[in-house]
Amino acid sequence: MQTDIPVEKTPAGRRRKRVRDSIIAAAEKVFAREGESGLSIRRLAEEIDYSPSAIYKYFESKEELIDQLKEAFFERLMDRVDTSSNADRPFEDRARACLITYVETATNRPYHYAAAFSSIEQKDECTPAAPKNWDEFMTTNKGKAFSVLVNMVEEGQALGMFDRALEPVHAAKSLWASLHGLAQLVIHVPHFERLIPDDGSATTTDFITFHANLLIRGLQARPTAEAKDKQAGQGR
Amino acid sequence: MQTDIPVEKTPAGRRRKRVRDSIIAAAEKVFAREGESGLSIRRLAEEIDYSPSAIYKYFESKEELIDQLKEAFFERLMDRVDTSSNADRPFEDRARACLITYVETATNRPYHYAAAFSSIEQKDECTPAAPKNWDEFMTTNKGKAFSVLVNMVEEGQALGMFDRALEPVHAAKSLWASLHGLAQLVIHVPHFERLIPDDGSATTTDFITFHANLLIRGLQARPTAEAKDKQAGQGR
DNA sequence: TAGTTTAGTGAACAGTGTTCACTTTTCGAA
DNA sequence: TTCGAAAAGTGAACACTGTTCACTAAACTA
Repeated sequence: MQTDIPVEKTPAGRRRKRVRDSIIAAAEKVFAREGESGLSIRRLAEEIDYSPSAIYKYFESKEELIDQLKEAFFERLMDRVDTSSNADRPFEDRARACLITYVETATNRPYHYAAAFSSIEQKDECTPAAPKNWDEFMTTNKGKAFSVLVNMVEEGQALGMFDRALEPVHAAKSLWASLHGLAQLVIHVPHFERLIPDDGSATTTDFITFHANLLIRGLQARPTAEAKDKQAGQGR
Repeated sequence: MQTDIPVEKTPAGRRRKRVRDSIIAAAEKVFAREGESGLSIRRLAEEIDYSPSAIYKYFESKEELIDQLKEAFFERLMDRVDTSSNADRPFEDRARACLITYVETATNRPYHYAAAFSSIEQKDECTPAAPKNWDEFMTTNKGKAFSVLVNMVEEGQALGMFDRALEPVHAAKSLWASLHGLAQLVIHVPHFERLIPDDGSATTTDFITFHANLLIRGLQARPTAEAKDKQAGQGR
């Protein structure tokens, strides 16, 4: 039986954990380089010198294995974004750094990030593992990374730097979408960073910074024309 | 031989086109409902009452077939966005409609849109079909849809509504990323639209509008503090 | 009508994830 | 220490997948 509850105190438990970790390590190695398509159970088995069927004593399916890689990745992402947002710097710097860190961490492990958003939503109640409501979502590492964004928006509003008319969760979702989109384009569109008419000296980092600045601009409170702004920010 | 050059005047050519179209139609039908994973050559062959190997007389590979579906989808996307941006309405309305149309068209055909961004960039000169430079990219339907955004930014700047300090192509790329990200999240994150703490009455359309408004806000020219704005918009 | 090109086929190849009956090893209790 | 149960590990098989290739049947050209 695959007991996810840690029973690692007994020698057998330790041995089991070692094998399990070696599977994950091997999977991580090939997945980071070649992604889901390069990772086959048989290849994995060969790499760790076991038979293919042995792997099924440790993981229910290939999908479960990959899910673990993804979850571990999002833990890392969450950690890094959280660290950025807690640095000892002025708010605007932290905010910018936070956004930039998200995109850079995502693009540094393209296969992980891409795979994490590769399954499609089925409308008629299907995927039993998918978080259905707010609370469930917030317990995942994906959700925790998102909550960092929400906190950031709220802090900016408290400081009077961001428009208080914006609903924080809505604004954070919008931010998330914008960051996610940039990460995906960098990952999936060949040479996205140099997709400009003239030169080719532009780096990905430069553009990520540009994007982050533009996003922050959109959130910033405006000194004038308040009524119009409120309407614009409210979303119909 | 698969001649892509139209030779549809001869009876044989017409017949060939009919079969080819029936393959595409069948593929489109199952792909729209179940995506790439549900579409197998054998199933397709059964649907059109041919043998599996017959399909290879019309398409070099499954990938080429799917590429055609994607390209057709992007033509539709481009058309709709273009129409939105050319409507006879005030600029800001057109701009907003343009952004909203992009996301809605994308999310209406989730498998098409998701599949169009599912291959990963390989850094060391690989995929021979991928457009490498600006000019090549601009000939694809993806590129044409993008150029609509560039034009929109430029028009807004000419009208004095958008900040002239922003490089139009950069701003358009940023917009593209933000729209793309929202589309992807709606497609891939279950119940993204109702991912809010309290209620559940929010619709996807509402949020798309909110997002579009926020993006436009970021582009808008600011009356005051010009020096600071320029710096913020320039990207480092 | 003869000959060449094209359309279409069935069987096979090399993969894939997964299952299952089976053997071997491990480990706790009598 | 020995015995029996539980766990670890295996090899062969199943049902798929995309793709190829020698082959036949039809269609068009000269």
